[in-house]
Amino acid sequence: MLESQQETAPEAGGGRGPGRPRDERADQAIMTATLDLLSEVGPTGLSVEEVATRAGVGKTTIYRRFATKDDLMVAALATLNDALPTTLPDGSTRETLVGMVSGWWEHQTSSPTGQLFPRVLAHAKNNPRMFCSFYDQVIEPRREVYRTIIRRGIARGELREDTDIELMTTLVISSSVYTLQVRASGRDVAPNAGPAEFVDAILTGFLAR
Amino acid sequence: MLESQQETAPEAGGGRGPGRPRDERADQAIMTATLDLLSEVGPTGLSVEEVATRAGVGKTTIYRRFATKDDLMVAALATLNDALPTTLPDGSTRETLVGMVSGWWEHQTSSPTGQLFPRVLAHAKNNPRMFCSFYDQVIEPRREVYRTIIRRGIARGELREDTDIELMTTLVISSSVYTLQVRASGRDVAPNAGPAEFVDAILTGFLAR
DNA sequence: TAGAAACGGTACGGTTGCGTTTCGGTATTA
DNA sequence: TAATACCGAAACGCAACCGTACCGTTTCTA
Repeated sequence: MLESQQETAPEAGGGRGPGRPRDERADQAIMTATLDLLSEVGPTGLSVEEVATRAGVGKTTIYRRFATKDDLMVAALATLNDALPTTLPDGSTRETLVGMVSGWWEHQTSSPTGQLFPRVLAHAKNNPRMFCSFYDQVIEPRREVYRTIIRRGIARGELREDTDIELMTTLVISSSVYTLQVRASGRDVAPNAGPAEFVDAILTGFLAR
Repeated sequence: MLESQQETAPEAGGGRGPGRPRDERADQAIMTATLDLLSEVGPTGLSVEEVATRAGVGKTTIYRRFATKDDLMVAALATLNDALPTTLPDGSTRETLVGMVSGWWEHQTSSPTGQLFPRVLAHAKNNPRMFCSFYDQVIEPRREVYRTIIRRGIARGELREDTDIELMTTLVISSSVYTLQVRASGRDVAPNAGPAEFVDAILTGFLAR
C-alpha cells in the first residue's frame, strides 16, 4: 500500500540507494510499445499485457513504473518528440508552409505512430488528461511553428496585417489531419489535393477577383 | 445454426407469417441507444448489454435482429438521417455556407450524437465497414450539399471558375470537425473563430492584396 | 384452441483484461 | 556477505463482456 511508487525514480535526490537499478532499455521499450499500440488500437483497445509482450518485459516491470494503464499512456505521450525545425528556412511564406505540411504528411503516412493523432483526439472528451499530454507535447509546439511562420509572413508583407494567426493555423492543421484520416480508411477525399494545394487554397481563397 | 437470422424481417415477401410480430418501438429504442452509446464511449467501449439496458429491452431482442455487435453498430449508423436542406436558400454563397456550417455546429454541440463523428472516424481503419456506413449516410450527403452550393457560387460568378470543389468542401468541413473536437476536450483553439470566421477566411484567403 | 414467434429476464460458458501477488534469479550498495 | 531493489514469468481474484440457451409470458395466424 505504498503511496506512489510509479514514475518516482527511486534515486530521487542524488545519492543512489542500494538495490538493482532500473533498466533504462526497459523504459524505452515500454514507451515505444505503448505508442505503437496506441496508434494501432487506440486507448480503449490498448492492453497492458500486450504492451508487456511487445516490449519483451514482464507486466511487473510496467506496474513498478506506472500505477495504472492511464498513467502509462499519459507518460508515453509525454515522451513524444517530433523533430521540429528550430530555425525556419529562408523561403517564402508559401514555401515554408508547404514544407511544414509536407513533413507532417510524410510523418503521418510513414511512421507507425501516424494514426496516433486521430485516436487520441477521439478520446479527448473521455480522457482529457491524456489528450492534454498529447496536445502540449505534439500539437502545441507545432502550432507555435506555424504561428512563427505566419508572423514572419505578416512582417514581410506577404500576409494581410489583420490575419487571425490562430485561425489560419487551425485551417492549415485541420485540413491535413482530416484528409489523412479519411484517406487512411480507404476513401479518396479531395483526390487532387496535397500539402501544396491545401496551402495555396488557404492563402489564395476562393472568391472571384 | 441458421444461416442469417438477423435483419431479415421474418415477413419478407408480403404475407405475414404466424407468431407475434416484432415490436417497432424496440427497433427504434435499440437504434437510439446504440447511437447514443457510440457517441459517448465509441465503438470499442460500446457493450450490447448497456444498449439493452438503455433501450429497456432484453439482450435476446437485440441478438434476434443482429448477429453481432458489429452488425448492430453498422445498422445503427445506417439509420442516421440528418435533416439536410433539400433546397438551398436564396442568399449569397457566403451566407449559404455560413448557414450550413452553423447548423452543423449547433447539431454537434447540442445533440447527444455530436461526438459520433470523431469516434467513428478514429476507428475508420479498424472497422472500415462501419466507417463506410457512416460516410455514405452522413458525410457524403453533406459533401453533396456543399458541392451544390459551390457550383452555384461558381455559376453566379462569386467563386473562381477554377475552384477545386472537392478541396474547398474538405476545407469547410475539416476546420469545423477539428475545432469542435479539440474544444470538446476543453482546449480553446482559435478562440475567436466560429462558422462565419472560418467561411470568410476560406473564401478570402490570407494573402496581402 | 393450437402453434409459432416475439417479448423481458436470467443464467451460463468462454474470453479478455486490470491490477496484485508470488517465485526464482540478478545487479548493486553497505 | 547481507540487504535491497530490480528482473521475467506465471498465476490469481475480480469484473466486464460476448454470444447462447432457456424460462414463462404475450401476441399474432390458422
